[in-house]
Parts: sequence; structure tokens; C-alpha cells
Amino acid sequence: MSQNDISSQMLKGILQGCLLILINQQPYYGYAISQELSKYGFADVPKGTIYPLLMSMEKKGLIVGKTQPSKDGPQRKYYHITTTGKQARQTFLNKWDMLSLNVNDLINERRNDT
Amino acid sequence: MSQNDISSQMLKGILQGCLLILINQQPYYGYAISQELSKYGFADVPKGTIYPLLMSMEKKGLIVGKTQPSKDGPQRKYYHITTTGKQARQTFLNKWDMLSLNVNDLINERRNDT
DNA sequence: AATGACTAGTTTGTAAAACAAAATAGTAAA
DNA sequence: TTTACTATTTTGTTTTACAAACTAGTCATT
Repeated sequence: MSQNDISSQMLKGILQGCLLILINQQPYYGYAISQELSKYGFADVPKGTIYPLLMSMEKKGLIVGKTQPSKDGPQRKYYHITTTGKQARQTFLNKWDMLSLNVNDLINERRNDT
Repeated sequence: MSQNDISSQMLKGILQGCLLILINQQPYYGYAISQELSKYGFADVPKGTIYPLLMSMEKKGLIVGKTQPSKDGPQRKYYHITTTGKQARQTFLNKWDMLSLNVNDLINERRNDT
């Protein structure tokens, strides 16, 4: 892992928000999500992370999964966003804005430190 | 907790980087760090989080703590940054830039979704 | 038909992390 | 002397990450 990769530690807490953004756009299944995340630098988010996270999000009522057969392989479980999920998505957007503003402030006020 | 507060979940992984930024600027003790973090919206990061984190950072060799008496109360443990810590700080800065670019891309390409 | 490559999901077990809460301890003002 | 504020450590519980193993489907080679 290069020093510019996003570490699993930093991804914590943000991953769920990103999944809400994706699933809000269109129904996604787990495997496709991990492929989509790769496009945004979240290379190789382990399936041991992503599938259990999707299950816990379903348990919280943020998304609902519907299995559908695929002619390219085994069944896919497509997750759809719920009303609760849409609210959680908006909350995430607000929190992410706050977080990045604050962290950037903290960094920039100390830019000149060795 | 209001919906615009930064959740503990989202702070994970970023907190250590922020501590490195602060301690790189000047030696800090735990209590002062939690006060400084409040200025940046990280209100009430629990001491059950911050003190064990500082200890684990010392164990990793990123910082070293030196206790000094205080006339305003009990002893303070001032943490100083190490060479390893300075490197970790730079790595964090690179990763944070990557992360915020990628998350903002993911969000902005879906800005118009309901 | 057997093998390997790719797709797709669940379950299990372990290690790490968050953090509430309690314990300890110092100063200072009411 | 009681309360408030400062300051750190330790303990125990809950949550989380995620590696690894298992199941299972398609398709192209061998």
C-alpha cells in the first residue's frame, strides 16, 4: 500500500455515506459497489467489509436488498434506498462538509510548520 | 447531537492525523488537545478516546510524553513529535488530500440525484 | 467433462478500536 | 469543606474491520 492510498482507518465512517450516495443514484449490488468504489481511489475495499456493512445498513432500515438472477453468474442482491436512507444520506452530506471544512482549517492554519 | 455535528464514526482514522498536526506545531497535553479540537468542531471527543489514542501513538513511536508539574492543577503530560511522527504527519496530509478529492468527486458526480 | 477464471454472497472467528465510567489526584474559589 | 475545574489512567463492554473459508453460478479453454 503506497502512502497515497486511502487507509482503511481513514475510510471508517465515510464508507457508509458513500454507499448511500451510490445506492441513492440507482440500485446497486455489493460486487458492483466495490467496482464503482475503485474508480474513486477506494481500491480493494475488502468484501469482508462491504458485505457485512450492507447487511448492517439493511438492518438499520437504510436500504433494502432484493435478489435477482443474473445470466452472467450467481444471484445478485440489489439494494434499494429507503426514505430513512435518503435522510441519512443528507445527514452524511452535511457532516462531510463540516468535517472537511474543519480538518482543512486545522491543517491550513498550521501549513507553515516544519 | 445535531445532524451537523461530526459523528464519532466519521472521525475515526482522521483523529490521529489531526493530533499529529497539532503536536507537530507545539507540544500538547491531552486535556489541551481536547480543548483545541473543540475549536474545529470536534466537540467533546471523549477522553476515553483521546488518552488511549495518545498512548497508542507513543507506543508506535510517533510522539513522546514528558510529564511536567502545573500550578493550575495536577501534572500534565506534554507530548512531543518524533521524526517518525513527522513522517506520519506528511503521510496523513497526502492521504487526507486524496480522500477529500475522491469523496467530493463521488458526491459531485451525483449532486443532482434526489 | 474437467479445469480455471471470473462473478457473487454468506458466515465465522479474531483482533483492534471506541469510549463510557470509575478511580485517582491536584488547585482554587465559594 | 464543598464544589468546580483541571488532568490522567485503567477497566470493561460493545462495536467494527476484515481475513479466510465456504457455497455457488457462468463461461471459455483444455
